[in-house]
Amino acid sequence: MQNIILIVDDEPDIVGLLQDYFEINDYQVMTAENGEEAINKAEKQPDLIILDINMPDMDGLEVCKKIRDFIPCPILFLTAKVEESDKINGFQVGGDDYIEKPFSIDELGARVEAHLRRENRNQVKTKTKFDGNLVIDYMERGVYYCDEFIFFAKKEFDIIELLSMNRGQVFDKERIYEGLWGWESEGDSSVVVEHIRRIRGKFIAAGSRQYIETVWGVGYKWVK
Amino acid sequence: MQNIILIVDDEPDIVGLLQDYFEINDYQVMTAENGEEAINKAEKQPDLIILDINMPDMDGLEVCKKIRDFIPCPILFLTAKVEESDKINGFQVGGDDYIEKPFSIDELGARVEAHLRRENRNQVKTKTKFDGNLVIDYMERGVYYCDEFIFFAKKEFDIIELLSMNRGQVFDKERIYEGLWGWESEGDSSVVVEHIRRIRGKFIAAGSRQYIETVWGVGYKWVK
DNA sequence: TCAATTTTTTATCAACTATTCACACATAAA
DNA sequence: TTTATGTGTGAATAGTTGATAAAAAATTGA
Repeated sequence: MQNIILIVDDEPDIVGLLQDYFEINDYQVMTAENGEEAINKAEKQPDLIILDINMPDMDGLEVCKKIRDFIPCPILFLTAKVEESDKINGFQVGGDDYIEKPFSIDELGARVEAHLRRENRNQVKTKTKFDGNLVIDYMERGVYYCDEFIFFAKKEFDIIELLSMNRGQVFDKERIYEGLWGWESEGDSSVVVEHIRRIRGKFIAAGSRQYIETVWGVGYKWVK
Repeated sequence: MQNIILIVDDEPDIVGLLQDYFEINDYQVMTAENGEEAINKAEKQPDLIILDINMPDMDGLEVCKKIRDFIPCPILFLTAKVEESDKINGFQVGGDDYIEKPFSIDELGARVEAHLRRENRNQVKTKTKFDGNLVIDYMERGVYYCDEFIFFAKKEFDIIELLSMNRGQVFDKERIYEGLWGWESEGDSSVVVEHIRRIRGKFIAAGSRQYIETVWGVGYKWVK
């Protein structure tokens, strides 16, 4: 899933430059041009914050102090100051990195990536991404198409889970039925067909392509 | 608890300098003077590694590549190289920071501290803010909505704690019951349902939105 | 092209699950 | 003990989902 970055700087030029760079590199970007705005936007819990220190009214260090208790994500300071004591100060208020202006944008990008990589390593992964747009989170039992949540009922999600975790593999209707209803269930496997229909309907409603393919005379499979 | 740092550099002077500095600052220090030794010591799972890039035989990048899969701790590169591409390379092989020689030892210390702080933060959270208005303080076992304290009884808070610390993740009623009442408890997991109802009632009374969602046929989850 | 077969759609109703409520019991404070 | 508060139970109600059958559409093979 796309990472969300909050960029805070009072110079619109820099904000614009960074926004373009990160959007091109497939991040979702929020921006703020002063401390107060930054605090408001930070409450949306972005995945990472790039924070300029020199700003009128409330400076970056101040902002960091105020949000640190609630906002656990990495905070990278951006600054023209070169005094060593400033840097150390930056780390002390809870910052995670400190980059001097003028900076290389590629280095900034690499540092951002390194911090996010570390965050992800620290949590268990339960999500799988299919073809760029579809994300299935098995722990959350949630399906997202282009970051939009698509609701699936219990049995519907169960089927999606079974098929998507074995993408490409063909399941005949009896196998799906037995897998989810249990062997001794008496019912007819035509229920499966009905659920597949409902699943497809929801994908259409969400504007998505279809991920479940019919294998004529056999059953269904998750596209590969 | 004392953190263990592994310092790797082929220049004994630098190793000595860093070792003294970090030992004075209450770290436990391991050292290595070449790549092979570094890999051996890294297997002891230090809390952080400072790794020189320019070394004979096996350079720091090489070392990092080899250990990255097994050693999850932060790795800080230390180097005289100033080429931007080298830096980015350092991040790509799995490094977490990149410091140029000559470096300020206090800045290095601050960066080390920042990385370790982050590792720890990822383990225990004491307070979390949800969507701007709701604050849960796990140490205090308190819940605040718009700075107003909402009282929750023991079991109620236990449930809130379990769900909110794993926001987005779906828990079925048995899992909640076993998690909070214990496996051998005989009771019915329908108590959980009753507590959820009471929690919701208190959120309504406080004028708050609901944070616990029902997942039909499965259980409950904290909103994401 | 047509008939046989398989899949998809539609509509309906039964079965299931969650919520609510009233009350009983347990525990801690006064 | 009395009182208040927290916790657990079961039954009634409301709401959602799942199963079924029958009709429509699509696919296949001759």
